[in-house]
Amino acid sequence: MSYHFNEIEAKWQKYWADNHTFKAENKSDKPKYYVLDMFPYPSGAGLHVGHPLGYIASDIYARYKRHKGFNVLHPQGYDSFGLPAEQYAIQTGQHPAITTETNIKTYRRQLDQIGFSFDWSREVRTSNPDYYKWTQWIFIQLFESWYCKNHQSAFPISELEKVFSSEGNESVEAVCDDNVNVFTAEEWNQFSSEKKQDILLKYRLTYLAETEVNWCPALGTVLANDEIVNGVSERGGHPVIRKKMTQWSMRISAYAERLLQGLDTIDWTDSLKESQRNWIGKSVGASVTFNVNDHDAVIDVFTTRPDTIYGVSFMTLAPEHDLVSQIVTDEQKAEVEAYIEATAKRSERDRMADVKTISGVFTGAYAEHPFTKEPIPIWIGDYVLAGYGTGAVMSVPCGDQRDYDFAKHFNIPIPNIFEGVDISEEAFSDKENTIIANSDFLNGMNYKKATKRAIYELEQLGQGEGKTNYRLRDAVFSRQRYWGEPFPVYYVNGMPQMIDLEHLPVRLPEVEKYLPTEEGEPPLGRADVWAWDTNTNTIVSNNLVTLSGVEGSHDNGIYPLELNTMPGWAGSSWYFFRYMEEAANRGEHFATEDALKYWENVDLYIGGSEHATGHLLYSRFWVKFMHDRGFVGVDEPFKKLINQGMILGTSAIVYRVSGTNTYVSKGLKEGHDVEEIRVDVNIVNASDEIDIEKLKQWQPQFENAEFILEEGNYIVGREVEKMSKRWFNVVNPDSICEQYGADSLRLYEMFLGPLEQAKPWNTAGITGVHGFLKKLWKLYVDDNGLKVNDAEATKDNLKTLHKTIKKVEDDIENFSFNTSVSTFMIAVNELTAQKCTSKAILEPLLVLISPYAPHIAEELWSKLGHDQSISTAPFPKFEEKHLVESSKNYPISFNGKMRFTLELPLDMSKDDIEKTVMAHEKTIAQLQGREPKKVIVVPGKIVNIVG
RNA sequence: GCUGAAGUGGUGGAAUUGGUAGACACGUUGGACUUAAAAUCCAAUGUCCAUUAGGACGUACGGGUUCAAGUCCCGUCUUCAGUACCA
Repeated sequence: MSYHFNEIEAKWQKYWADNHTFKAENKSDKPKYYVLDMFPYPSGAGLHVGHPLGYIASDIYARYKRHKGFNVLHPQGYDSFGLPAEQYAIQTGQHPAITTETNIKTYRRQLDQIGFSFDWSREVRTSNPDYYKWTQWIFIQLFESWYCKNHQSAFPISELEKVFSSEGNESVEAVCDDNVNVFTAEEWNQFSSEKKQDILLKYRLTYLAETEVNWCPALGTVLANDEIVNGVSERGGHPVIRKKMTQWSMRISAYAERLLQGLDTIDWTDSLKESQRNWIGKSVGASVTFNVNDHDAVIDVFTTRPDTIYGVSFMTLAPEHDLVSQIVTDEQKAEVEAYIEATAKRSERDRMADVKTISGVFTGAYAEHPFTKEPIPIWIGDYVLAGYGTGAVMSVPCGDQRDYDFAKHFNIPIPNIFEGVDISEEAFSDKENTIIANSDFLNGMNYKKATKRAIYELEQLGQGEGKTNYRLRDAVFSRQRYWGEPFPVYYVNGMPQMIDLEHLPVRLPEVEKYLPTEEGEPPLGRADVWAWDTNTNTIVSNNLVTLSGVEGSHDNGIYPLELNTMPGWAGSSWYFFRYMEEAANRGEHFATEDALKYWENVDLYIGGSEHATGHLLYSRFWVKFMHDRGFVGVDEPFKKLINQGMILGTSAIVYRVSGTNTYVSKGLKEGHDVEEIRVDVNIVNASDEIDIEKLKQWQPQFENAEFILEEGNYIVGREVEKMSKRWFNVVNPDSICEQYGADSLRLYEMFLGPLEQAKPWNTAGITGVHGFLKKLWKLYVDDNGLKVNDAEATKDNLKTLHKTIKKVEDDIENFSFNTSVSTFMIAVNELTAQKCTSKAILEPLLVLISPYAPHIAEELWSKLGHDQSISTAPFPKFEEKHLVESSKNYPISFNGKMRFTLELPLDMSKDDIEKTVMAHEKTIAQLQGREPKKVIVVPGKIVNIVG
């Protein structure tokens, strides 16, 4: 009986599905454990071998935890809204829902054939109306909430209204827009309801705001910064303009400090936490207000170095700063305008890339130093960014290198305010070893003291205060796309109104085309049936909307719906809660309280590091918000997080002799002028030899090509790069499963190397793990059937088993899956050599292997006479006693270099070891009569002879 | 520039608290079985010197600490990832 993996794997996959083997229970006596993968976007290309890496790792862990007696939740679903389906729809007219459905089918088939222990009964799809109903609901909750700085928590907006009507807004410490005016309770109560709504919008956690976007009229869409190259669109090269659009924003900045603090409570890698810290970008300092001479204007700046206030010799504004046009003098006007125009032409990216060039223009205006009252020239320069802080800086050339370079370049004085420091060559930015000088009341102080004092003095003047600044901006939440969640929002006189929960979901309308309208409205602008009837609470035809406010028209209660859709991260910011509820109970809640209480949050989350500052930050934000409002009990979504490394492709390259249709093999290409052409890796074997017949069929350009071979073969060149269709280096798991089986694929992906490390895919080694599975099979079964019997386990058998138990358990706990595969190989090699047939050994061994290679484990388990799945068999218990040795093979080293080994009893005393070793003939030979200076004996470890 | 991770045979990688560097595989070479191939099995395989015995060198590079360093410390270089004129 040989190892027919295809039959075995199909059999057990069917068994698991039929018996709901991996269905998690919401009520259990076992402790819970929640293992989650980042759910995939179902793209048309299907899975490649890189995708399953993280899934295999989490599956091993989930299966291990089941063996360890946990009630494990290990679900899977699809992040099924997204751009590729929409773009495909634009090209073909095919509805994205249909493409998505087809793609999901492919994904499911591919996932199933790898034998994952997912509980599919809890599947989630973000594009499913039953799901996005609750995404819409969370959006409404954000709209109905404000953030109180005093309590560091979100509260219902209705409570804020109560405060406004009883005491106005002066005492309210809220995170809100900057332009909120102070009003009293009386004033509030007399405001029109429109005015009240307008004010409340400035406090809501999601709000409408004018945002600058990159608008490409030719493509009719908004582009992200990285879709623009040299001021034109990457795709098509069309001009891009900055355009203000009214968009929904999320007040994530309210949570900046908690998002930062929360990082200390979770078990993530340092690099990931560091990424989030950088993204949040906290800096502590002060805001300082400078009066502008001869103008009724002030310049606010943020500085981390208020202690250097006496070193200010000029100010710099971003060219886009609002004040520039107001304060520029007539003499400087032409120059300033030319400069602004020149910078506007350069894209943000160009400006960032070109750090070396120093440019700027004097505005002709002066500000007044808050203490010395001296005039300070005001410059504009593009090294100051409009988007950070206030878009203006107080320039201290002696303490900041950029200010220093700017001052040198334009011959602006560089006053030195540091004691005993030479600033003739560069700025002195070391704040730890600073003594302030030439600074009046700050003289002689260090950074800490001077900072405190400067802030105090500024406060006395009313020209500044201590301030903490965050880089984290509020997140724009509107997208001009079709294939995303519609907002549950309609507009009455331009004011947004929320649709009640009972009328959700607001379903995506049908449109004829998935492009923006000719007027530049989002695709939903093409929908004919896209208005909200407040009388019936249904979506009705747009024609029924009356133009309210226009004289002669009457308000019939039918209003236009929002045309934008939500961004990709909306649905993925809370999906982990949805899995907690069993599908049957999902109707009334996004998840019931019991389910949320039982599963709490994700114990282990595995996914790619590309989500470090997107999904992982937004999810934390939404969870903190939901926690504040009492919808969930936890404050962080993911307790432990692991990033799997990317699996890279190994592209294959053929060399075409320039200007011909002749291809020269890699080894012979020297001397030829060649072009590198990437070809399909699937027609190249592990020895880099290409199948020329297949190549000719692959693309017509090779059909009549000539090939210059070396030793009868055409050898390709190799290049390791990202797995991508355009490099023809994508390897699909299907063919691996077919050829070697899912268990081989699972073992091999783990065996490739450490989980978190990026590594190139190379099928060469897969025969190794496949051979291992065959050997494992042969340990249990031969031509006559099952070999396993009740023979008593030998000492060696037990030693091998328990060594393996210990190592594998440690490895899984440390996510070191590659080394446990080696451990299995060693165990099987040893047991084969020992001719072990003992059930007492081979049965527990199967449980150890089952998380990694579940199909073969189930098959052999049932052959051993079990009628239940191996998946919940208890994990074997490690017993130290089987590893206790009586002797140790001591390495004997001379001056640290190991020369020979010596078997000695472990209970031998230090002195006896030394005596025995020193008397040994090899020792005498090594020393050649020399007297050792010192002999180090570490019992149980090593002997080192010095001299 | 900054932040983080890493650099070990022909290749992927192992060495968890400083204690026999190269586990386990792949590849290569030789052999067995076979008409042949596949499969399987056995042996060798860091580099260099040496017939052998054995020796020298060796974990990116240069220093250091230690009886002992891939591992700890200082400096340098390289690669990858993220981020960037952050005031």
